[in-house]
Amino acid sequence: MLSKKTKYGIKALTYLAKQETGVPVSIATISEMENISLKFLESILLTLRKSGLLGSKKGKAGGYYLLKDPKDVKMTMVMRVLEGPIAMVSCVSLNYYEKCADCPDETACAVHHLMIRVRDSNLKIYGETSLADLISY
Amino acid sequence: MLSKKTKYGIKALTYLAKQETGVPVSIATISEMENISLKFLESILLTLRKSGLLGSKKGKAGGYYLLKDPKDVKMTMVMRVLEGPIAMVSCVSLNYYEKCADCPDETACAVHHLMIRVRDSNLKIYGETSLADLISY
DNA sequence: TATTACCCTACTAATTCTATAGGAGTAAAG
DNA sequence: CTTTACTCCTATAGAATTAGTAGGGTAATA
Repeated sequence: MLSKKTKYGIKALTYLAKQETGVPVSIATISEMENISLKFLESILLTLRKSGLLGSKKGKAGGYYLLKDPKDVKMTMVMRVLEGPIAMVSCVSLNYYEKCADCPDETACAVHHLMIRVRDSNLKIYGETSLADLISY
Repeated sequence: MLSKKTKYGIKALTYLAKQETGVPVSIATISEMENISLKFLESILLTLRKSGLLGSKKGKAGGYYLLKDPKDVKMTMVMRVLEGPIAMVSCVSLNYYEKCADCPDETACAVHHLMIRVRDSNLKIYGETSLADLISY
């Protein structure tokens, strides 16, 4: 299951992608427009800013804004920041590899092989989908 | 992330798929061979039996066995039983559809569109992979 | 300097995951 | 017919994660 954090994060990002570039939008505005708890959204946007996806402006008329063109924001990046590794088991993770404690031989593990296929297909989708694609509906 | 339950369940199923068909294997044997906590495995196998994937024989020399040919056990079924719906959000689930509370218009929701793609690609993989494929390594 | 809005830490409530406990029931072997 | 070796089933508990809340701090702008 997708976490609410990721779901809300993507909604917020697409909302920002629809705005004029560089114009800050306040947390309160996004919260109202997308029906997201203000405080929860605040922490999500903070995460997105720290990851380099968003910029922010303080004070009156401040808020968050996209740092890149929506075309250049791939869902691979978004998912990794919000949801964590794309792989469903760490033994097939490209960026966060870890050996399974219970598994003596990875190459003989059925789960391993299955999850490599799943990872590759998901990576493909996230890699070829950008924020711009998502707001084109 | 894949739950341990699913991981262990798949390992147990592939272990059974490697045995002579119809010959029961005890929980204890699978537990030792696959390094899975005995009691946890017990509850997993029970789930698999109730779902119709496994049969069991009680008493001495009893145990669990596959009810179908490994070729006919698709991962779609296995994943649904162990991990739950394939869809990452319920608004794109084929079997467990539910409207999102926070989302006024599904067709305009970016998350919805993205998750349909992910669901379809995962369904494809699980649908074309059987237990027989997984033990062929 | 008052206001607006982001920044940050800490905490709590709820849920899910990962088992564990303990016994009841069943079948086969001696 | 009794022992042994299994599955069956319910309940529950500890750990981890998720989801959300509280509250004050800090910077920028008018």
